[in-house]
Amino acid sequence: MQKNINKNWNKLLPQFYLRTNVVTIAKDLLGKVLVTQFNGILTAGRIVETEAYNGAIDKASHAFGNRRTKRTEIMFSKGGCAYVYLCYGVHHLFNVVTNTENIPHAVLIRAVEPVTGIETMLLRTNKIKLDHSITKGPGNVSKALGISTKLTGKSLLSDELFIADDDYKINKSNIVATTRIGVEYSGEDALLPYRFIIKNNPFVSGKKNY
DNA sequence: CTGACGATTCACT
DNA sequence: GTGAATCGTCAGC
Repeated sequence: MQKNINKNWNKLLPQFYLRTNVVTIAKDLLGKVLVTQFNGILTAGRIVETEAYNGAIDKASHAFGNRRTKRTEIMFSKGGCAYVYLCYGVHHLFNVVTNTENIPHAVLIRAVEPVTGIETMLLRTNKIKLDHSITKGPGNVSKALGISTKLTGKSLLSDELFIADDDYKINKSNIVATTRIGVEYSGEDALLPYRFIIKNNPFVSGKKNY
């Protein structure tokens, strides 16, 4: 029936991404829907786990100290595009670039809950049946939604890749802030409460689910 | 040009 | 709990 293909998505607009507080944006992204549509094949998941990377002053960020390289260059562009990079030679990690030009803020999407296109997600992840692991963890999110490093720099206002608000409301008491995962190398910045999760959601990665 | 390594995941002990 | 997979990126020579 493909009833969702032509759905009128309410895409998040530039003013959402251009805001200056990346931590607030990371929190606001919880409950929004990450959508990909390639060759008419649509998949979407509700964001349930994010991490903020606070640019130049955040030791955990690739752009710490305003480090500009070919890879990080995209983080210095205007908010509202994708930063996708390859981790461990295996996993494509999807980030949302925020803030204005020359300020390299980004939000890592660590987990979503499948909304649309579950059959496609199963095919992409070589799974037989649906379970919580399909979109748990940043590498799995990209795999299920078909996101790869080819999409780095892509506008989130495009029709192939975007984030939408479908009026789903989250009770603030169900949002929990924790420390980020896998950034132990960043000293005291590893202790910052820059990871946001939806309490008790089974798709959230890591052991602690609160 | 070379070598070390990572915002991870999964199979296996 | 431990270790392998696997390759683009980046610093250093």
